[in-house]
Amino acid sequence: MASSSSKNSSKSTKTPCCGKVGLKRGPWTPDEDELLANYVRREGEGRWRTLPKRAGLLRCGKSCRLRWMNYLRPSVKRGQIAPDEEDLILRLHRLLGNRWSLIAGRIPGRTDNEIKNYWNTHLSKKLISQGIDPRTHKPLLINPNPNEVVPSSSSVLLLPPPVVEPPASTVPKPINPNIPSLDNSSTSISSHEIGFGCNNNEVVDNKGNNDLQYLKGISGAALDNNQDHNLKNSDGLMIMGLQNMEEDHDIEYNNDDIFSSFLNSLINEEVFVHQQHQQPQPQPQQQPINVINSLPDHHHHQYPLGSSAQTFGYGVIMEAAFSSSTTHHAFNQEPDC
DNA sequence: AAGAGTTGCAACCGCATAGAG
DNA sequence: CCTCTATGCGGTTGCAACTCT
Repeated sequence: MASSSSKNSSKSTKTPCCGKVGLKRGPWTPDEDELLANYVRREGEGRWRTLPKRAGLLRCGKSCRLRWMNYLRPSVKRGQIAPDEEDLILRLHRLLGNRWSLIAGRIPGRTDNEIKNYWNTHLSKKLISQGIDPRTHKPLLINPNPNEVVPSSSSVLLLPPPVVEPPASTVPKPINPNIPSLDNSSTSISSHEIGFGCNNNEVVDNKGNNDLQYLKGISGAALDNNQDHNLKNSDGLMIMGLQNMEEDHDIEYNNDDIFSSFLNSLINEEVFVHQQHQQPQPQPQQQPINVINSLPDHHHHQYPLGSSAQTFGYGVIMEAAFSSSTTHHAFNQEPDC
């Protein structure tokens, strides 16, 4: 930990937030909180840039927004992270990596900042103490001889392998020029090229891309282009009959709904597998708990959950398909490709 | 008791992206 | 298209509280 003197020196070299001098920084006072909360309740969120002036605050808009989002919003839940929330964070992180906002969007009342802090201060250490690499969710390999090539440990993993996190600079955003447009050109990737690797829950296309945002972009583009809306697993089996969507009424569902359903199915799958592991003698009629679909969507910028898989037919198809394919691999514990 | 070291979390920063003009 | 502005995100820092020596 850096000494306070070094902190102060580093602080002094930073430019003030928003480049404006004379604005207050640091911890918020109760008076400031009240001013901000009252104003946002009265006028609503948004226009953060001009909000401080209108609300009579000597803060930059960014700071106001952050304070509201992370602390003052009525929906923000304070207090200890519950064990089930912790479990959900762990599973979401394994699927999504450091997409704190995405993770927070699935945990009602928790903010991305809170989850990020909880991860960095608790969960990552917890995983390390269990011999698990918090970044990859794979067992930590202690190699006494760094020159020796360590063989892949995937075959002995108790946990499904994580979604490998590409470097931050290469992670495509939901709308990204790097995402193939899925037009009819031969160079673009088509939706039927998306497969699901034989590793449980690992989302990969046939070109080796396994980023969820990327997949979301692909699936969305596929929908936009009325193409072959079928996804195949790695064995070439059709596992998702998205063409039904075309025949469904009123295709106003946005791609986020599809992604949400997809993500939910992955999480539910994990819950299901987890339950099966905890209960060696499976209960009849046991169903995966739909942890996510019941959650309110308090992050409007996240992928909304309003259209649950139960509501929309193709969501059910997705969930069923994913469950059948991935559960098979999960139980067999053998990434056989 | 006191100083040093550590922890946890609020807050900040820089950058990327969307959308308006 | 291009530029500008607003917003959102993830990484990082600052510092109070706590623990250790």
